[in-house]
Amino acid sequence: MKLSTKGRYGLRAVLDMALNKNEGPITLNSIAERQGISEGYLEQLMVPLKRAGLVKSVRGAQGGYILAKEPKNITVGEVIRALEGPIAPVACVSEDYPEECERAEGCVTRMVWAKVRDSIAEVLDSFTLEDLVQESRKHTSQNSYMYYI
Amino acid sequence: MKLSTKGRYGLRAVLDMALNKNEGPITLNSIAERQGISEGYLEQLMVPLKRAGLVKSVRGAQGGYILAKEPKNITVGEVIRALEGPIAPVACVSEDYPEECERAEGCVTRMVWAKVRDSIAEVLDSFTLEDLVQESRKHTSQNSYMYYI
DNA sequence: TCTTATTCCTATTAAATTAATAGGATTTAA
DNA sequence: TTAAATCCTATTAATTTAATAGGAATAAGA
Repeated sequence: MKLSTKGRYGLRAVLDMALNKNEGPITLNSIAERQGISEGYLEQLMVPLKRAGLVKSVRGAQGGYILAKEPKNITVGEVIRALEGPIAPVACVSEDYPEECERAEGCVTRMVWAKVRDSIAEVLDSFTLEDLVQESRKHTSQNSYMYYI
Repeated sequence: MKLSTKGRYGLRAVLDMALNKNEGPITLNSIAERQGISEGYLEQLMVPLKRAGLVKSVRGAQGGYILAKEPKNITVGEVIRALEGPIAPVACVSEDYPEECERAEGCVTRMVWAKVRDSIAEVLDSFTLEDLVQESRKHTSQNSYMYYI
């Protein structure tokens, strides 16, 4: 019942980008340094984030990554789904294509998993990056290099 | 963000026991057959369930397993915690010993994970085995060998 | 007492997933 | 032209999951 580092690191990365969104394209190198995450691994996380339309890349020197939308229009749920796939405590209640098992009809435990799925989704969809930025500003000055995320 | 088969199979196993609780000790062999789960694997699941005080074993011929408490006094949350460990979408908000990371103080994303944890726990703790038995009875006659779990 | 059915216990293993690492190709600002 | 960056593909190490195997201990019943 754990989130993998894809979701955890990826959320920290986009939050880092939200906090630095006035600096132009952010290099993975700088995110990696601030967040203590391997740059190569971050690179892999950017692929699904781009595909989901959450970040955009700028190639070449002085390039990097920027958010494709305003932080207030990106929810934590979108980020997590882009990186971890549809929310699904078990495959048979996946948000997109539930894998019906032969016991599905009248399945009792499935009802529990569906409620778990909905409660997770509700929490994740209730936070935007902007909410997290606001929260972050409470704890650290805007120019601090420490962001506590 | 997936439950492993430990939790899924384990819950089905104890629900099977709740549905058959008037039959005396239930053998793993019979659960394995009804549920389509490897008997050897079920055996491993019984160890933490016993340790958590949810099931009791009866050794020897005619032995098997029985629930250690009434179905109405066993929640899905207890079963899942026994098998999967404390609820914790990420380690730093684990229900028992959260692993503080050096960024914990003022950490913003951690707040999100804590809410996810609480919402999962709330759902799991809101169902008892008795609730699931009741639900199951709606779908199948008491004597049917098919339980749809 | 013997047989059989069962849990108990330990070790091993196959498969899948996670979390990187490596090396070079491509692009673009300066 | 150079340097800084993303892009792309492949490989790998570590961990976890999901079993499988083989036998020891226990107890009911013939």
